[in-house]
Amino acid sequence: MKRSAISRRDGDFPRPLTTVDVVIFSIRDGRLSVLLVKRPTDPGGPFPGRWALPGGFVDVGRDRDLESCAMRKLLEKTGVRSPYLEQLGSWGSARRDPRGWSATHVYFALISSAGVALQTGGNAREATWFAVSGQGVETRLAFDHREILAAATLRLRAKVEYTSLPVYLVEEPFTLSDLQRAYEVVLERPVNKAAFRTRLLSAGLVVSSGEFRGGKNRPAKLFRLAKKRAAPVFFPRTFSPREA
Amino acid sequence: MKRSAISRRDGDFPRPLTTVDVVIFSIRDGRLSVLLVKRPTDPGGPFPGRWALPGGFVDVGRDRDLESCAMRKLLEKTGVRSPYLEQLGSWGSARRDPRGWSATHVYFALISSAGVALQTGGNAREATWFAVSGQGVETRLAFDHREILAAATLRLRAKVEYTSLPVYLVEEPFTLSDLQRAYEVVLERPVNKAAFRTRLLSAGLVVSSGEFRGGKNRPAKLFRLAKKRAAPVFFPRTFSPREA
DNA sequence: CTAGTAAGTCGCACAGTACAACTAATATGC
DNA sequence: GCATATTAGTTGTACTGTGCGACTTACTAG
Repeated sequence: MKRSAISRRDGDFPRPLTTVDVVIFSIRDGRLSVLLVKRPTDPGGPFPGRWALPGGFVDVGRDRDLESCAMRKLLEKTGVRSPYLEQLGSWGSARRDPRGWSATHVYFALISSAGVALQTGGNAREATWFAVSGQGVETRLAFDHREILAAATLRLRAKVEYTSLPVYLVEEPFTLSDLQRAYEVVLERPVNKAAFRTRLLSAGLVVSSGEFRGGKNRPAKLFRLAKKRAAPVFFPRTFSPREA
Repeated sequence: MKRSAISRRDGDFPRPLTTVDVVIFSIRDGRLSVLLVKRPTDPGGPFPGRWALPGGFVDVGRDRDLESCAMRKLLEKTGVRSPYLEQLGSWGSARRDPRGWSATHVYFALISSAGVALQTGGNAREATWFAVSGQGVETRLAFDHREILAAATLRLRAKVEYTSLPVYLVEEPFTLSDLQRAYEVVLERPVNKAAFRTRLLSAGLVVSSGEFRGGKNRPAKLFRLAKKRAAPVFFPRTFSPREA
């Protein structure tokens, strides 16, 4: 009894399963989308054949910390090396995984549509982009991933109201209209053009590259991030259209 | 080889240690304070005698999920049953605990100074309130708790700029001046009285109890939360004093 | 040259806050 | 009783950043 207490204090508790999952957002075909992978179809494991967020067990031999574990999983699935990556939170309970008490550390990533090379051949699991409508996708997901995806979507929308996060969803160089469209795709509502431009330009976040992109109409100025790998900008107010 | 791969897919990875820590904030003697516990002094365990955030291993037999584990630890240390409790994030790496790869899920709680009964006798560890100055306390902490406390303090300050979180730091009933002082204690700067009152009263968050508290000077109206256990209110702007 | 369209600008309205100066209500000292 | 100190609470004006409609600009297609 005494012995067990001492031993427990030293960390000899039954250990929960520890995983990391990544909610990878991007814009595909003008829609906010999330990357999902198909779970193995052999009936041994949990949720065979069901779509799930990419993720898996922490590999204590390879992963220095949780974030590099998330980076590794992102790289394995998409080939992307330096996305915007933010911790979303953790979900842990006795019931979320049929194999036992488990806790997952969830990150969310924003990547532009360019430069993504989905790993689908060989041993890699099938991976596809799903359009996000409302707070989730139309497919049933494994584990509690529906709830996690809803939380990620809410967090993304909330932050897009007052931050520059969508710059990570467009490729450089981009026009202000490109960026505005990214905002509108995530928020699922139109944004006023003049207010949008004032806000972004006065933030000093982007700088004109001096070049223009011509199409059928008036050519548009091209912009880049003023500082590569800079932290996102926080604006002092949310976008909040007047209720008529 | 094949067998090991299958077994690993089923969750047979070496499992990291899984803990939950709670950053418990309150206002003591007019200062933002955090509750710390002293680690056991016997030299077997990590960081003997060092101050640390209250927390410990998830007990897969007792804890339904991470949040109830955090609630349990809060109750064990303070006797408080229904605080404001929010997930802060998770910290996990190979090095943060000398016993091995470990991941901790961190919550932060806000409680009022009343009704706290620190558990200090018997087998319970020594627990004390430490004033928070800047982003931390003046004592050296165990594990990576200094970093975690800094993150919690930053998050708290950031949210106090645009939410009603400090209502959880004062006891009911309270005057608007009480509440304003709580804001000022957390933000470590004065807040304009008129702007503060307009903001809070127009939010409909608090209602007058009809009573007054008299002191040496003009009696002040007493308020209570309009709805018990309501979610915090988000204001459309941050407090942002003009830079002179 | 005209029409169409997307890029980009302008001016004013508006909400919410910043701030200083004001009034109100109590206790205390004389 | 009356001035004084102190805290509670209000008023009026300025200011900032956004909402929004209407405007100008620059290009292509006919």
